[in-house]
Amino acid sequence: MGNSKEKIPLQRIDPFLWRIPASYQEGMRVPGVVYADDELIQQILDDNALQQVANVATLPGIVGYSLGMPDIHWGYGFPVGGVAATDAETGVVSPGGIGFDINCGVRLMATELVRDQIRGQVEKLADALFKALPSGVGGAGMRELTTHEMRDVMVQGAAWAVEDGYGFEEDLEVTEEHGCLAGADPDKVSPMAMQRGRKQLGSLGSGNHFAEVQYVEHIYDQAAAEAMGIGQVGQIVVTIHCGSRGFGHQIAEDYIKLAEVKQAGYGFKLVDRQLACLPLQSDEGKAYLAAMACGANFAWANRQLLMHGVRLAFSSVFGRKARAKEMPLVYDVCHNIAKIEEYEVDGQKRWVCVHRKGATRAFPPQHPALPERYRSIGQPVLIPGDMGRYSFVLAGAQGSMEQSFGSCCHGAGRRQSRTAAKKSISPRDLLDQLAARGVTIRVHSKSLLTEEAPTAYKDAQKIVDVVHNAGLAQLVVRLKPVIVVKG
DNA sequence: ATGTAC
Repeated sequence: MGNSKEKIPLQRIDPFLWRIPASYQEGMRVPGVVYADDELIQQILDDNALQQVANVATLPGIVGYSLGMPDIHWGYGFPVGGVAATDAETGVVSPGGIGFDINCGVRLMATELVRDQIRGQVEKLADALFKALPSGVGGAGMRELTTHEMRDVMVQGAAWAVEDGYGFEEDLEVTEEHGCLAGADPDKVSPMAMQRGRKQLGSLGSGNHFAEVQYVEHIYDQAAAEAMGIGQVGQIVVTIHCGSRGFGHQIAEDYIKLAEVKQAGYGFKLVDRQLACLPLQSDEGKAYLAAMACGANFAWANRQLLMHGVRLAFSSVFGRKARAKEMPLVYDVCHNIAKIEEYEVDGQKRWVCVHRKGATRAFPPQHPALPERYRSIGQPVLIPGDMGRYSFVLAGAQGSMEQSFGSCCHGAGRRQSRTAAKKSISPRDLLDQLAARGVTIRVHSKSLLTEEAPTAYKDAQKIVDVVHNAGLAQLVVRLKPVIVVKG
């Protein structure tokens, strides 16, 4: 039960798909399903994350399957790399199924520059980026907000930032949800969360968050790459990975506590207290979704400010070859969120609350939520790897609608804990290793950097190959790191 | 992820 280490009875469905039968554990309402190849499934078994997939399958109102992506690993209650859909009428929302960093996500910008044009300017660009992008644990951001402005950010998201001079209307068209989740209500957010958030807009934070200058190293799908404006081998692009900082974290903490307090009254039988949840149709469930939307909107505004900082840094080094208009946003995705969406489940259309925790939306071609520009190729799916190897861009595919509630993986996935990673390599050795690979780095804390060593992560190539082969998303390009800026 | 634990 719960957190035991007993052997999970995995059934192999095909080379990339495994199933945990609902008979495995008392209370499972649906089977578990995990995407992995032979090597990844071994890593996943070692981590015990499959027990969490089985635990999530007991959630009240869960439909279809409890899903695990190939980058799955142990998390708070729910695994990171997990997807769960609950019936919108009779089901629950669980804050642990969204994660502490509400709307942690990724945005990718293109440039008109190629590798040869930045040679000799790399150190200068790295300094400019590090200066332009505030970072570090608890670090303040580019823009301190008044309480009134903070409320506007919570409701308007990325559009607030554009209106305040950080970017363009065009940026919003290629941001998931146009950078604003509906239903945000600042009155459902605690004063403590507001206080933490007011100082942090436009900051990278720490942990696995970063800004990275990369080049297009390999193109899998030329037509899709061109549609995204990243169709030239050697082309320079920039990835930003960040979320809602202390603001979203405080919202998550507040509502996890509320859910724990309320749990006894609901009478659910939960196999793990970290699955604490709120009925979607209860006042508390609605309040969480309204507060979560505030966190999500703050994160979109945050990435919009950070992107502005990147554009300023590039233009300070390259002048008119890297003006803001010459650095278009390709797309912005979130990978820690819950969304109300409609899917066909067991032959019936149903509205469900899709929990994506370390999972990226991957809508296929022709989906009405996609901007015109991406209608024929599918939604850009941005998958950062680790800082030493590579990252990937994919396009959402039809299989995601049929199999995974419009979702796929979100990154490389940890294979080592933070403490294990720290023990395995010294800051000096890691910096030497990255230099040897031609990666220039600027980092706020060298001791925290080792927690993010490439060896702490699974091989992202193997992860994306699985979702590609399973038909959830199609590979478009592979990116190699040039400059990494981190907390 | 995170004012890196209550």
